[in-house]
Amino acid sequence: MDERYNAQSIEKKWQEFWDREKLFAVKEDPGLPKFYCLEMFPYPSGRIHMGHVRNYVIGDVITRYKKMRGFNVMHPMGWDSFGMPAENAAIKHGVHPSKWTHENIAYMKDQLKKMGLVYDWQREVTTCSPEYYRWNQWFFLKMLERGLAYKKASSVNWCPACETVLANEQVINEGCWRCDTVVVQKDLEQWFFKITDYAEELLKDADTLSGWPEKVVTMQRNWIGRSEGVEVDFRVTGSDKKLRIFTTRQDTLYGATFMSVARKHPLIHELVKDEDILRQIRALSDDPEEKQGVFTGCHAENPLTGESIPIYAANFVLMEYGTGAVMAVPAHDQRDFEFAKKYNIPIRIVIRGKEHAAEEPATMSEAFEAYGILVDSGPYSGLTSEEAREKIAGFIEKEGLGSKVVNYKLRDWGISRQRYWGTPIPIIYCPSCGIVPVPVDDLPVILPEDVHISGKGASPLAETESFVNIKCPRCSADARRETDTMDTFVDSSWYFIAYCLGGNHKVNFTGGNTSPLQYWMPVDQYIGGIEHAVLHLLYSRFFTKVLRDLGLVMVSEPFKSLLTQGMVIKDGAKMSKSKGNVVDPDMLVNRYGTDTVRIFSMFAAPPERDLEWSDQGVEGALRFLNRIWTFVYKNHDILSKRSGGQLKDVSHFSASASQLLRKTHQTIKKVTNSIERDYHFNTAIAALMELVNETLTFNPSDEDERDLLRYTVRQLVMLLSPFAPHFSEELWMEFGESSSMCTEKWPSWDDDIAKDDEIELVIQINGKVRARTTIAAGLDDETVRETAFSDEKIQELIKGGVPKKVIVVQGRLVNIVI
RNA sequence: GGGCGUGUGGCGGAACUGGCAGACGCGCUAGACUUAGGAUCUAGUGGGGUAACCUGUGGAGGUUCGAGUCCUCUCACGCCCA
Repeated sequence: MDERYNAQSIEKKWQEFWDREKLFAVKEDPGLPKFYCLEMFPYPSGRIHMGHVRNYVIGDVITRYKKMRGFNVMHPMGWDSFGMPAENAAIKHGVHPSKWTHENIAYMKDQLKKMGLVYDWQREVTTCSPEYYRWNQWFFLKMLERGLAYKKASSVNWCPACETVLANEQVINEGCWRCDTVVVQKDLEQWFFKITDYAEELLKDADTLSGWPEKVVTMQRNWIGRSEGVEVDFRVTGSDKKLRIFTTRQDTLYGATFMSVARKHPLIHELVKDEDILRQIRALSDDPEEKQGVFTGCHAENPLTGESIPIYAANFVLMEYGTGAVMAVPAHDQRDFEFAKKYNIPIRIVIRGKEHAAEEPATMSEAFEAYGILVDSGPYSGLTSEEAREKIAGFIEKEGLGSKVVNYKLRDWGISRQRYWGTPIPIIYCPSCGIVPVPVDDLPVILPEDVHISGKGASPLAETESFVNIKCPRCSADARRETDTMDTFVDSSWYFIAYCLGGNHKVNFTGGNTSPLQYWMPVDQYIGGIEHAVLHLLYSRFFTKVLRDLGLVMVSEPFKSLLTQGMVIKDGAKMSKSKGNVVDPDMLVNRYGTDTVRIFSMFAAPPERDLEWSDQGVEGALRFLNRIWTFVYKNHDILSKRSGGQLKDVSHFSASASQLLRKTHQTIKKVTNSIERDYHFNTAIAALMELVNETLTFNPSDEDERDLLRYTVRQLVMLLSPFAPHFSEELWMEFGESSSMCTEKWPSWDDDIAKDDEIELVIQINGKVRARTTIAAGLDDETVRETAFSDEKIQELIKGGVPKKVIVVQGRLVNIVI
């Protein structure tokens, strides 16, 4: 054994060993309880960053721990490898996205291995490979068959200079991220997934996600945004047309003094003939903060009052939400209030707060949006808002003026991207047959490699004639392929299912065996950043439900438990190149060894909180390992002697030996509970440090006590192994063990041994600590009470008076109230 | 503006169902060893006070024998939605 701990040579050795022995390659085994541990797979941007390190070490610790607990643990890894940065690299450096991506994957995979992360690499998935994305295409066709995929016109962000569509995240301060040109909205035909069909189930099943942070579940609920209301028809005056509106506040119907419709509402073009008005409507601001509107010249009739009110086109009403038209009640909706003030439209109060003084429209400074009591509302006056909502909705339905509806904020998922580096959408446009799906047997539609990527004009695919031109599969006429590719969120919506089936090369939903899905799904522990709280996690839930309905998986929810880890920050700010506070994982691993980095990452903060990186803290983690190493080195003779870690006779143990034995059991309990309860590895490591501190000062006096030392250090190394696996394997070997630490059984403790036999009794007077004394554990209340009163200092303070009350808390304290 | 979350030493953070606030680590101070120390070891370390003692978990109230923990109000910061 070397005198000094040399992380580099040890780590290399054990990484090769785990790789060679395939200790973490797993198969379905119905005889063993399974555990599916998953971290969000990375985009292969070039190098691993500290956020990845933290995320993956958490998963690795859980994996190693669960394996020692006897679970059949699947821990896979892959690459979310379609996406914009690859195209940017192509535009900037002229390197093909495929080459760039695969080089990055090779480098990053090596980095992951050097961090001692153990994955079942046989299950690796790479989403940009045809074996993987063919199933994106297959799901698309299945969804098309079921009416869950459809095409419609929708507005997109368009950069007039680059002549290309931009994703929302490419629009920065309303400008193009590449050239700063102001982005405009443009209508394009796009493909959508009908996630709204599952809105109700996604909402309802959110209640079952008990292993998720409440915050994330709430965000999903809000995103789905269910609301109950009514759709009501307002007759357009002097026309047979009806304007259908959606409202949740039918109790304010009597206060409607105008109507607002979206600029793109079809009725505008049917009713408004005046070119001047149409021009003004087109000129409305895109900024919804600035409430703007144009009177259309038309009126509509309030179905409850028969009153005629003006119709405005307004920039803050969206065609995409509800019916694209709203009734406007300035007294009870802040936006309508501001709008009415601006355009001098009457304000009519129809709801009064219970204790509000009667306000007048002229003096109102803001809308009264709360529920209250109805006034000036015909037969409904005097009712509460709640009662009126029910009654008015009932009346509207009965009279055929409209109906009760449930509305969702959730929109269908637009998946078309006018980009190259993504999954081709398997559709063919034929002049005579129209939209024709690519026959399943022709999948995958391969993304051509030989394309010119300029970042200008249409998608590179559209300019690649060999790709675009195709014969119609139905009539063999000359046809064109769809040239849009899929949103990369499609790739990540089912990758966790691909792992179960054995990774890229083995995924097969048609002829293959999907029974491994029944064994492995759902994911038992999912770990990743909270930034995916809505998008990725909602899409994955949606996909899982679709796959269930296709008969492929049995579960309705993909992720049983979710851990959202905090950011890694430095000097109080998120690490970023511009701030110059980036820490390079390669440098850290080369300098300290990965075990030190792992220990510090897990010790510095609980996983869900932000982690403040500290170079000095890393030194402390190294010091901790060094202390153990040096101790084992100095006591090598004692520790390597085979006694199986068994204790023979503990009856004559010295006080310090008894204490060390107790501490060992307490530590096993503490570490196990810290991991089991909430993965608070920081307190687990703190407990190990305490045990080390006690072990280092222990001097065994005979062979039985040397057995104890062997026992304690062995337990310690096992408990440490998920956090510092290479280090632990090496010491385990130095103890003369031949098997790998990874296949050892997690230590167990005995509550009787862990129990303290003495406690320090705190004696309080009126809640303030006045004395402390050591007593035997488990004494009855009366004895404890007598002990407290017999204390000299306490007697002096009481001075023979009679206490009003005495509280005895078992094993802790006595409080005397005088 | 609405919703959620977080406030504990110089710093990162502990504290199970209300019961010794500050575990563990970093930093700092002193000492030992040393040619040297940015290595290692030992001791100390919330604040005030020579001391007994007082005080202390963002702030103000409250419940309780007892509050970091429960309740009300309030301030600051963070995130999400407007």
